[in-house]
Amino acid sequence: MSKIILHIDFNSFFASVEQQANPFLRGKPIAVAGKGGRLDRTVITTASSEAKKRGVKTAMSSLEARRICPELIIIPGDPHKYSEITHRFLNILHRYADAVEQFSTDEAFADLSYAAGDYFGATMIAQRIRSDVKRECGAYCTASLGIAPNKLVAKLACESIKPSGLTVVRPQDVENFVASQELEAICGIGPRIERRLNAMGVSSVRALRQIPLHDLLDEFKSYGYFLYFAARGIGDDEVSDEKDPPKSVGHSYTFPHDLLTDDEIKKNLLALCDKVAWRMRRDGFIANHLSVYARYGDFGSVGTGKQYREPMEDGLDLYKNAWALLDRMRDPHQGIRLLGVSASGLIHTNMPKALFPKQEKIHQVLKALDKIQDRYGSGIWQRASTLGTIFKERTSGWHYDHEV
DNA sequence: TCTGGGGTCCTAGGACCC
DNA sequence: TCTGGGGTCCTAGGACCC
Repeated sequence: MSKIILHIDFNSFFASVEQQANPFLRGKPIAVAGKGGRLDRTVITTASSEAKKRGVKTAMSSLEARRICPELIIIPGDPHKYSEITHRFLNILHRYADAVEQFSTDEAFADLSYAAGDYFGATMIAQRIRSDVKRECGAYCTASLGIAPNKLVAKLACESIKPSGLTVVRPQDVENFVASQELEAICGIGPRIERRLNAMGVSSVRALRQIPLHDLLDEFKSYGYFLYFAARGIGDDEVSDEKDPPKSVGHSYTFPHDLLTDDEIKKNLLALCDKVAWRMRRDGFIANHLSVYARYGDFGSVGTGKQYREPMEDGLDLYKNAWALLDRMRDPHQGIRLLGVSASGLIHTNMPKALFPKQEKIHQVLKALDKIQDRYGSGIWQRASTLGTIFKERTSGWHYDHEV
């Protein structure tokens, strides 16, 4: 008995939420970008439908976007605002579905097998979901929906009519529907895989179906299985209600200008580590692995990681190790455009106290600072040693009243 | 793809163990 | 000191997603 899976995907999510929140932005070409502030150093995260019509695309540099659409309004992203809407639409799905799985900030899967009974029932539910979304998330937050026997095809269906479509692919239609799709439409076929498929003479899903499994395994190793089944619309239909604990927590930042001195680099690295540590503490994690990444002014990059015996908890712990890693691998003659720090090997800890009694005091101080930060945003306190750092954004942004 | 920021998973190869 | 085979841990790096 095949399942009935729904996929929901919001249209221009970040931009729509901004237009919902601010009537001035409605009907205008707007785009959400990073927080760097300099157009040549940020890219467009999301373009509103008005901006898309003018050619503005995701991942385009903000400078380029402004060039092709001079009246484009570029807004710094505000994750708090978006996750509020995410929360609302997940709640709506939970009302109707047996299980709901969040896929990203603006996408989710829902298992309707039991609740809907059949595809007709599922269509009815999808329409109710859509009207609930309109009412509870706002008229500007519109979504596309897809219904199919598994997640792969449901997502494909969802994407096939944008914006604001509802596409139903019944089990008997799966093969034809999938065969009619572009290779790149399949979630799991990116530019590299597509290029390699092209090199094999494959430029459509239909053509992919003609390739014997052993040829795909030769070229793609075990990923060949995925490609073979995906081309036939066979995919995972488990919608897992349980959210997996995070595997890593990281932050990276592109600086308004390249960092040249050790002093600048250290201060910014510490600020990043504090940010990572703050999230780890908030979610109750310590970490025993750390990765550091640097991108130079010329876009060359280096990265490394290391596992540690002593788990890290404090930003200063992270920083000491991060600096040691960075200092060892970096080319001191190159300016640094981007720094990234990621903690993994996460261990959940319910321990209310620090691991070592000696650290108890500092732990208490950090907890207190975290409380302040939870309330006022991530830029509200700063180590004295990072004063004068370039990287000191405030995650809650410019529009909150309590910002000083 | 003149290239941000948040993640995930997989594989290869070396070190080390029995 | 040489040789096997199996297993695990670790790092590096590539590919994908939004």
